[in-house]
Amino acid sequence: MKDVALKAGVSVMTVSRAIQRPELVNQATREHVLEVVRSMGYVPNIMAGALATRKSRLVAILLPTIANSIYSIAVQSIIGRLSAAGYQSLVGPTGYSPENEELLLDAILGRRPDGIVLTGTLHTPNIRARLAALRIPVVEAWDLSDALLDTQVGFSHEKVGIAVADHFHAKGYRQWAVVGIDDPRAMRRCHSLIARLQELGVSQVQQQIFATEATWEVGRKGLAALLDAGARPQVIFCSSDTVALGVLAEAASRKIAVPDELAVLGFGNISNGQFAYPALSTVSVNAQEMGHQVAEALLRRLEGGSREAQVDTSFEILEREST
Amino acid sequence: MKDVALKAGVSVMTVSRAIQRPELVNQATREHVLEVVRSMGYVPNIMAGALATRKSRLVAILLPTIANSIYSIAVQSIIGRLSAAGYQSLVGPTGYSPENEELLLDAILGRRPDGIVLTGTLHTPNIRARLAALRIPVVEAWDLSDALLDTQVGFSHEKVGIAVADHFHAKGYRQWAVVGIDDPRAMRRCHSLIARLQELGVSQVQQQIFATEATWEVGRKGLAALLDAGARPQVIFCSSDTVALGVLAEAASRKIAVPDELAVLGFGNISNGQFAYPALSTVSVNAQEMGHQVAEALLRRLEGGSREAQVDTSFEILEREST
DNA sequence: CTGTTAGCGCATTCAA
DNA sequence: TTGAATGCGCTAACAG
Repeated sequence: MKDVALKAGVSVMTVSRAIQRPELVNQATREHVLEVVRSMGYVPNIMAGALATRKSRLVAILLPTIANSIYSIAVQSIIGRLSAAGYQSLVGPTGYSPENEELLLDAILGRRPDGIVLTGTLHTPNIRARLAALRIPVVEAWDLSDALLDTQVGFSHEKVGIAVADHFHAKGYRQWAVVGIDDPRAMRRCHSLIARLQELGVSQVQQQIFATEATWEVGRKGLAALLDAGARPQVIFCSSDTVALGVLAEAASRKIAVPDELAVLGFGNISNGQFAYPALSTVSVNAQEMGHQVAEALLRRLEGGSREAQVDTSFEILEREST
Repeated sequence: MKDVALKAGVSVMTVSRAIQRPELVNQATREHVLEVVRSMGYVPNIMAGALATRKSRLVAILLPTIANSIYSIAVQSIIGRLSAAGYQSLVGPTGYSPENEELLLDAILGRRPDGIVLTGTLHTPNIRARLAALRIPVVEAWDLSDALLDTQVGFSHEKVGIAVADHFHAKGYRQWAVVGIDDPRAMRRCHSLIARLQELGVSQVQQQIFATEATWEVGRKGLAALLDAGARPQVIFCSSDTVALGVLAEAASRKIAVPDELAVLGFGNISNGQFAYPALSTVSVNAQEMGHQVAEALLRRLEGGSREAQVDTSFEILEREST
């Protein structure tokens, strides 16, 4: 910057202003300075600026993984919106582990982000304490709960379980099974489903829960294990569409007709209300729209808006009817 | 930090050392200082440190979009590896637009990243010049070319086109079509395919290229357009698996048997050598492994290693045979 | 409208 | 092994 100032024959302060607050600089001076900036290929050091202004224009996004469309689509949407507003995004995948989230958060806090997006509402006491003390805008996404840190954008996973139970029970399904991984939010959907079914008089729900990543294999193994154990489910609620695809594959290889003999219900369907896969029913969440809401909520907070408590985003059951 | 120093009864320099280079500090002092750090919940300001050391421990990753598993899986892998090595990742989605890439790069360069990951090898002259002048480690991923900026990790999209042409031509397919979006790398695969087919005596290849995002709809519309125009392809090469799924759906709705009447070939198959979808053939790329290679190459450069030119990662044609 | 002074929070480089 | 002075590159606040 000093070099630019020298070459332009002005002080560094004028260069700084020409770049950051051009309206404060005489037009002729400004044009000249900016021309020099361009010719020298000068790019201001944001970190130095951040140090001086105590605003980093950086946002941290912590989420389990981006190798899963349900998250990556939301993140894409969040980053895009924030980027347009002049914020850059630091992405930290926690791998569903609270300890990891804690370590990552510590590392990221070192960059003094202006705002933070977290996934879910279950955080270690350490994290909650730190965040509360920092008085930094935080948006918790993908979930709603009573213990809100700041702002939450998402939906109730309990409601999903209940809605699924009600919908398919009303259609006459009585033999249920659940297949998936032990993701905390998936488990909440599952437990809520089971509780509701019990109220409806269905007491037996077979479960196949794996402590691995959500891959196709989980679905294959899950259905195989169920059938080999003698279960004959009419409907299977999976923890994600990925898992559901595995169930479909296993069903196909065993010549089980879907959805006629077996209804397979996934979760996610990021394609927003369209069936992305033949034969598969799903609980559809509009990840892109949710990402948008997250970004908007965060931006309002960043611009000094007050806390907004909760934003309830919607979900929808898309059922593949028997043919 | 001053507060910590005060409370611990030492100078700020000792606090700094206790944290960054503990081996330089007397054990008793160190333990005491670190205890105070912990008790106060102090997190060092990385930006200030970066300003002083001129090392940001920040890596920028520019890629078209993360809302596409072929990228998100690679990025997940890159971030994970870099994170373990103490680097944080700034993610910038360019939306396939070179101008956007240029703007984003400028913004990101302001944070003085220690390294950069770019997607593809086609960059504006501006970008090439800037990067060359900065002498900052750059890894170009997902592609190989002759004009290398620094290090490249990827595979030749021309080779993909040739391999596909050879493989399916040898199986007897003569009626070809291509459906997809105008992503530059997809177009290279496509053109290479067509050129090779011409060498093999196939002169007519129907094309349906859309200038939109790679959605399911592209595939549906693409196949519909082909058929409505009277084309009767035996094999369709799609720009991605997502598009291929759309082709499958349209084929299903028209009662066209896949792969018996029509072979559908996608691109991506991130599940690493397994068929993720029934009836779909695909060119399988191991995105996770590629991400790993990208991270390793970048880390070697960050640690002072010399340029390594190119790392050729593999791809594989997975064919769904007729039943 | 422009320049000067001071300091953001840390680490390098000496000296003790 | 520890501390003091200095500067990293920028901007807030004030003076001119």
